[in-house]
Amino acid sequence: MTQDVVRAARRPGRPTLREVADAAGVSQMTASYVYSQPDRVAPATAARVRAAAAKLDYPGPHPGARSLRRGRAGSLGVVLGERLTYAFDDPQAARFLAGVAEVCADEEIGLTLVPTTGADSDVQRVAEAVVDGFIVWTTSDDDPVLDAVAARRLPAVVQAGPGRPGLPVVGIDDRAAAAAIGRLAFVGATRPAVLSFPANRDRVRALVTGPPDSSVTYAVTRRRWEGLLDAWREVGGAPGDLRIAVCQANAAGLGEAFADELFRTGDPPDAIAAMSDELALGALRAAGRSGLAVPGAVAITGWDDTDAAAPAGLTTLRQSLRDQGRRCARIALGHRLPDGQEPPGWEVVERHSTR
Amino acid sequence: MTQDVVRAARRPGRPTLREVADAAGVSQMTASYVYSQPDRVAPATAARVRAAAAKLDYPGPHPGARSLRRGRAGSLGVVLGERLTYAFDDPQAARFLAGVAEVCADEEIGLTLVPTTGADSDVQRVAEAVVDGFIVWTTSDDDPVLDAVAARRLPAVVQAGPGRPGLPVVGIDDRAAAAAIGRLAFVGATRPAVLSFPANRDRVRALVTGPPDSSVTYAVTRRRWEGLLDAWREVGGAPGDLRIAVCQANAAGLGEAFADELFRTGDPPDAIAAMSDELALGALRAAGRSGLAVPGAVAITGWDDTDAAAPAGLTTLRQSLRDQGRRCARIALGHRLPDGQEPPGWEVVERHSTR
DNA sequence: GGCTGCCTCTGTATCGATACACAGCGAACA
DNA sequence: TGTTCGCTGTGTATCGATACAGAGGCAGCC
Repeated sequence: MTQDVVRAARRPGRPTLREVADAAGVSQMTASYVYSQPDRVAPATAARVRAAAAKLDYPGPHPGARSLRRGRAGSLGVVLGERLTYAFDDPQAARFLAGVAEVCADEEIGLTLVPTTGADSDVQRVAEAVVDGFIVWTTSDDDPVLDAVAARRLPAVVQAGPGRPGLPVVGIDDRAAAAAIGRLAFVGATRPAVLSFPANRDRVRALVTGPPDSSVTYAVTRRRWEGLLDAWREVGGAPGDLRIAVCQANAAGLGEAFADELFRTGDPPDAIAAMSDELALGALRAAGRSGLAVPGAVAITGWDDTDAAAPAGLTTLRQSLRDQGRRCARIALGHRLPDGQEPPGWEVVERHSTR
Repeated sequence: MTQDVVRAARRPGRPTLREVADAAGVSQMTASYVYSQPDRVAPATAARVRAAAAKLDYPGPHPGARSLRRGRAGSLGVVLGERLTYAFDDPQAARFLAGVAEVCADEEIGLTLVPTTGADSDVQRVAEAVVDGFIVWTTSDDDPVLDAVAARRLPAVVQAGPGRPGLPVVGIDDRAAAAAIGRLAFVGATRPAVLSFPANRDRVRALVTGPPDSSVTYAVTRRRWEGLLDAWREVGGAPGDLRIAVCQANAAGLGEAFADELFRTGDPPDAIAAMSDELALGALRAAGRSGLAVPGAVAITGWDDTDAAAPAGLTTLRQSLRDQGRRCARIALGHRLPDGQEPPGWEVVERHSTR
């Protein structure tokens, strides 16, 4: 009794199940069952417990304690390479997350976004996240967060790479897909260019040529770059003639600005393959402003076939990031995927922005 | 591979701190300090513990257990009225979340999105979320999730309402703001219309007139609706003449379709006040397609002053959802806001889409 | 009457860590 | 030389719940 008083005094904040049980005159287990397995308790008893809980203003079983005892956190962790705020600025990430969220809603579990800032503390936060599994959104080869995820020994999956032993990867064959769309973009061109995602976590804007060097650590960027170069070679071009405009982020405005700059040089591109529809739409706007006909003066291709691509008549590479999000979620929840499931698909969608 | 992952999830054999301590020949507390307060342990001892941990493949202190004992979850809960997937489709929600994420990253804590589907189980998930506080993104007055959040007795805040005793609200005075932007939209008009957010959680498309009735349970929708009606009355209009086109969601495509429809009636609007820039941009496109000059034939206003508003010359109402996200996060983390902080601000930005 | 089986309810042992108070010990200090 | 202090390491209690096994009571059945 005195004990109880002391306990209550020590924690003015929140009544516990034990106090509810005492107040209702039942054992703690009975009170627990009222919440977790109501059918197991006689209705009259349950009512008494609920009344006691109401009187004490008991907010229900402590989720943390429950999760510890049950051995599952009830949440899926999503790690977004670099700053978390990018997740909401980047439409591709948003589409992917929507797919993840769909599965989480179905499974009635939460979705924990692990904030990353690019600093060392990211590793710490991955280590401390209360989750049952991890999904890593496409990041760089050297991202220490990948090792931190692997160290947790939870089910985990990486979207679009990079790989790590024990970490499955979900994604399309970006190099092959890039080669396919690149052929459409570059055929008949003499001054082709690429609007590229950032090369690495430094996100430096740059205009370069040639194959990706070791500083290109984003797996997706590297593979698409290689695939587009493959395409350019296939149509008979010299690698050194393909300009790669590396943007700081995936945003229409950045693509527009870089395309503008290219169009104003003495050597304006007559073909632009963009790594996303956003960048491509920026390029379309820039072309419009420069009075360049598309595809007459310049061919432009995108990537993803987002909602905005069809109205714009954009030739693009269709993949479903939402579907990939769903797949990743299932894997990270430890579900076995249906046997023999096809890998995520892609297809070239030809519209009116290419010759 | 998948099989292995599943086994790892069940973790029959995850080593514990106790086993690490035994293997290193130290007490459990010493091992614990190696992780939580490394300075408290002699370097040689710490090295021995770390070696033992490495040998046992110990993934670090169990986050759930740590959080239970420490009394903090290390994560902030965000509840989005209705389906979680909307969060990533709705640009306004995304901007708000970016602000929340910013604070979370600074504070080194996680961001748990609580999936909601509109079903009863939502309440359950709110009750079980392992979080230190809640942010509720604008929802309907009758949303049971609000009560579930209040019942958790954690720091909590609602963006833009509706209010509940004990739940602070962060947001602007939507009615006053709507009246201000409405005046610009409606002055000189005779056939005004509003492109509105959904009225309630049923999200039914509708075309109505008059003040919001009790079925309009989204607080933001209701207040902007009232404010726009205020404006229409102020410029001398009869309430029955203001058509309210209620869209199913906040998306440019939906606004465009509804505006198209209105323009094709025998009575096309000569002024459209939209509740978001997205809807307004849709209306601009529809006007362009119908060959209606803006603002000559039809005046159009938006809301939020998003990045797309300025290039489109859209007159709009500027507010910073990102800033509001930051404020909400601080409140939900239990921080006291600076004394005498101004409420979130707004201002009318006049461009070229109004007369 | 004796046995079986179901329905309720209870006691005990954890889940995996950290807070706290204290013990041992050599160094610094007066 | 005695005392104080800081550095390390340890034992115990606890965070708040649930799993599991089992105990009574009572009805149904032979």
